[in-house]
Amino acid sequence: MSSDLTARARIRDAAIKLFAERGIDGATIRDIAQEADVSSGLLRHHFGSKEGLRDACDEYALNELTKLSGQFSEFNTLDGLTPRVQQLQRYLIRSTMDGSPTGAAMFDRMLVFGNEWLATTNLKIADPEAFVAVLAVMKMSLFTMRDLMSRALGSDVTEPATWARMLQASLDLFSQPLITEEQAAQARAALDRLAAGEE
Amino acid sequence: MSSDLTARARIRDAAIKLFAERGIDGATIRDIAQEADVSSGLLRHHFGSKEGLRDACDEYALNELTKLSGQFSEFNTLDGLTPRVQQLQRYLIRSTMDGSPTGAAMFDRMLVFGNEWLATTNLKIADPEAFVAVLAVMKMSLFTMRDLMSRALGSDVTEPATWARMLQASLDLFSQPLITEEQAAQARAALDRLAAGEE
DNA sequence: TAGCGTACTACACGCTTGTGTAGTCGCAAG
DNA sequence: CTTGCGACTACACAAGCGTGTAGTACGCTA
Repeated sequence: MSSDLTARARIRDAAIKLFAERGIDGATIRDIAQEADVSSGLLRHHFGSKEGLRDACDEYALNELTKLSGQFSEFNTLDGLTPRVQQLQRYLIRSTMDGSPTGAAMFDRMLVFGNEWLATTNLKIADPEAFVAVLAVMKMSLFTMRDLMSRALGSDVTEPATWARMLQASLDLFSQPLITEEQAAQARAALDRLAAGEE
Repeated sequence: MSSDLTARARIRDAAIKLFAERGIDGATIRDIAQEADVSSGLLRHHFGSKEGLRDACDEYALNELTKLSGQFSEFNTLDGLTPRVQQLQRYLIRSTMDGSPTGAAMFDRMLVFGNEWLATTNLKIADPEAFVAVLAVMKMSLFTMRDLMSRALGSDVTEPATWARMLQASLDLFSQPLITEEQAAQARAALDRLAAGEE
């Protein structure tokens, strides 16, 4: 399919694919090399080590994402959400969860964007820091839980139609209150008890 | 701390802890044995294999959770959310993401509970299946993204106070609409275009 | 006391992992 | 032609993995 690319680029793409699918530790150098149709030595020749390869993937994914979809992870930029962008996001989030500093930086940026977005609304949030963090984490979960999501929906969420279905549902979720104010107040009270009463 | 337990129980607890922290593949048998202060052979003697240990942990975690907090993962059962329950949930979700059938069964149960809850409300959802799935996944994300969450909030979410802070924020999120109906309609249209127009 | 099963340990095996090393091929410069 | 350099491969190495095996210590029953 993309065998007209440089070997270096093929390795990078294969690594992003397998890292995203199996995690950083789960994808071996030999697997990646085979996926890219090169020897494992060449991988080492180009990227120095597995860590080096991962760093290169992090940087590439972050650059591509910012180039392709601007400040990604916002709902208004849904139109550019091609499978490729999905894969890059999925890789970067996976890398983040496995302790990548680049990924952590991305997360921080998501928090900044979230705060900016919050300022444009007239929502009154008691704890904006926590609010934005929860929101960011929940958005990311749509990528990390891809397998479970596909299972629940009965078809692969990588397909645009299924993906759209999932996003429609998240719109339902964010455009109306799910619990009443009384229920919320009740839960809040229970939480206060929890936070104060227990050691 | 809990060295008065059976060796078998100590191994199980150590496995749940390390599996939750590092993932199934990331936690080695030797690490778990050392954490439980036994030899790695004893682990094999009691559980047969790493897979057997994992199965035992799955079953134990699921039983404990249903025993401790009823149908967990609902907002009204927040009071029983001790650090121990948190850890069990975190383990089970991690095991689920790494392909455990027990975990998948738990996820299915969450979907059933979600549908039942949805029936008690008077929400009109176009695609209940997707809606409930998204909701379930987002709830689970609060456990899977623990590290990022702690990072964003500046203190470990395992602490009850920080955990409560996070849940307060999620109450804010679910008790009011975050986007207006116009914004939602606009996004919906964009999604329809995406689902239909692209191959 | 003898016998036996269970909890438990020490140690070795084979495999896979990331990494290191030596060497081949092709091409551009002198 | 040959020299050099980067792309690329084949192969060996040490370490860590899950697993298998042999053996010890202890408590129960006859």
